[in-house]
Amino acid sequence: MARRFRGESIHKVDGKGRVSIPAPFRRVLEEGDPDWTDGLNPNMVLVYGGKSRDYIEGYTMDSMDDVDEQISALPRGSRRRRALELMFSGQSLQVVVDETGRLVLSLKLRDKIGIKSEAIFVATGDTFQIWEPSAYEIYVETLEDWIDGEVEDIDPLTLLDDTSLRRVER
Amino acid sequence: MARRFRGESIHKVDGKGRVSIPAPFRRVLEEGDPDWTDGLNPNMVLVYGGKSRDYIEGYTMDSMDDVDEQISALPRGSRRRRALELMFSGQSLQVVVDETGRLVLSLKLRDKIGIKSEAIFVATGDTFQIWEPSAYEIYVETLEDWIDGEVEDIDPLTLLDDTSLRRVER
DNA sequence: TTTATTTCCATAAATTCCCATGTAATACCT
DNA sequence: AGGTATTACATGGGAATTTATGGAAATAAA
Repeated sequence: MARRFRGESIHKVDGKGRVSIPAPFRRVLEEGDPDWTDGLNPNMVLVYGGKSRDYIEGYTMDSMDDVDEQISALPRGSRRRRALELMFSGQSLQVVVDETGRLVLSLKLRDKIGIKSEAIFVATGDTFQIWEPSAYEIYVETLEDWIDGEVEDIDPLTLLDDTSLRRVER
Repeated sequence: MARRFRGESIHKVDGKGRVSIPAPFRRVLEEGDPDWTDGLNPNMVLVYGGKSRDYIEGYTMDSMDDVDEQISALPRGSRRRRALELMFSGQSLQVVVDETGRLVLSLKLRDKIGIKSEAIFVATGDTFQIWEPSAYEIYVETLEDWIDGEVEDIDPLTLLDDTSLRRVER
């Protein structure tokens, strides 16, 4: 299994939209870019599609290749395939991490998710998400409330086990 | 079954957040890291999530891989999966044990569980926990009280058997 | 020729690396 | 068995690097 993104951290976004990528994430991006070699800056892909999604998703080149492959396995012209193409080809862009470990979020992108002066980077395994911090907080609270409601035990790890749920969700 | 963590011990935390990992724990971390070979320093994962959890949990690479695998088996985007991703990807970080057997707890982590100048490492089988010593003491007392109240026998080993409980909990 | 986008340079704070020391644990020797 | 050498541990200090962030100059685009 490839190295995974882990952790979350808040970073300043300046007037030009520049924002530092958390250093540990950069290591993962480097490993996940087949063209990357020491000294170079890794490529990556930002996906900003999904009308109601309030975050931008970051992919390594490798994991984006996986997604692309899965999409091309779908029947050409099918609705599903078209929808996915819109999202992952149309509403995405390949960027290069800059010399100082930052990437630039254009005004358009910042507006889409409501980012003003700060952004929070959150790992989700083989991708990461970029949120406006207070929007993320609300999202986390919602999730935590759900956990409190569903899980009998103290430890969320029991979520891995069906028997710990008050009622089985899926 | 892989080698398990055993025992508990207290260690100093210096101004930079450096703290020695109990030597026996290091052996387990080494065995649990597929990339580790003699002479190298093992990787491991710290999980610090869970709003009300007052400890940090340490995982070997192997046991964290297990968890990750179970999570990726859940439906993408499901609440359960999101909750678990939040906890195990978002609120965790991969670290490397340093040359002298220490790891670094950032200020953020220390604050979360209230660690100042000391930390206690407690084995819990295939993971271990890091607590602020006095918080841990309180926790232990609570648990011991529970045992006194719930269990008829003197020997906690009877907890392995449901019939030993005054009322069945689960 | 005004606005937006890159490049390049600068710096404070945080993090990592390297080296040092006291002490405990273990091995070795006679 | 007693004493000594050797290794492993826990912990500390300071130097060297890396990060995160800002500003100005150089380019490109509208």
